[in-house]
Amino acid sequence: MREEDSNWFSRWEEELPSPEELMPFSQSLITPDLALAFDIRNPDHAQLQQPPPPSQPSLSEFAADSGDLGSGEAGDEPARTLKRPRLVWTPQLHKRFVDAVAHLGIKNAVPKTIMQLMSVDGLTRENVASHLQKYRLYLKRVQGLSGGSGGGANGGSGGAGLGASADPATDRLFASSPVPPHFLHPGRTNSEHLLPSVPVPAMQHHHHHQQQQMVAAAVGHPHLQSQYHRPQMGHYGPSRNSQFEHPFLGRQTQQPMHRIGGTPVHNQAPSSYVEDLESANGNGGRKVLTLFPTGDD
DNA sequence: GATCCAATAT
DNA sequence: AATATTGGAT
Repeated sequence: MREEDSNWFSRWEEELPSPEELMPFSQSLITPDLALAFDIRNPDHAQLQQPPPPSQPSLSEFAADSGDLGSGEAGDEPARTLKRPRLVWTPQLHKRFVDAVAHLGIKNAVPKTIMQLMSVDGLTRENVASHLQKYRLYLKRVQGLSGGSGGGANGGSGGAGLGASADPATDRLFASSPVPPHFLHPGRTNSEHLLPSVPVPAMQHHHHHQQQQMVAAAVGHPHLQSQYHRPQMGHYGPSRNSQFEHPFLGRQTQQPMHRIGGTPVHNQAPSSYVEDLESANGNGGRKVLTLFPTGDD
């Protein structure tokens, strides 16, 4: 069984989110309104945010922007004293979360660290803490179901493993991403890896507009709007365990910045990015949203 | 004082 | 049900 551990681990490593993969994710989390409000027109963002290709499927459909009930308060109030809209954990965001936890190792996987690794702008420690709490419960449940200690980690893809036990309705979100075995049995720290996190722009929806693409993390509907950013600089100082350190994990806070230097931001075809979101159970073809259209769809 | 975590509230 | 907020413990 140890061997298996190493095995899957290797696999895991290979599947680690590469910068390229992480990139696509970063798009749409921010609404144009917000961007404008903050004067953030980072060239990079500009490109990423408004992909020329008309293929702009109605992300709005699943854009968790759920409701922008038309409150109509088109306000303009400064982003002060505004409440953050509820964060919606999409499969993509969750994936990022799981990856972060996996890389950190159960021991170091605490909200703050996870948040830093995820490097999603706008994500708060509380957001992560809350999600983590639930995720832990999920792991326990799965562990319990595992019962015989047989395989354990199956994900939604296999389609069979634990599907039988719990209700299908069981955390479909969690089922969308594989659960690393060590999660199930503590005791192993894990190696130090770099998760080159590309600065991920934010999330949080703010207002409604016509077709917007916000997918990854969307936000519920706040009565108010707009919100802001908080300066939380990330500093990595694992004072306890030595070894893992990220040279550049600083989340890109607001800073207008101008890095048009010679960085050919070539986001080569983001490709379809459709990863393992499958898990179609016999319920009717549950399809997890397709990631961003990235152009070919 | 910061942050974790479990409980509790919305 | 999912996420946020609170409160006690480290």
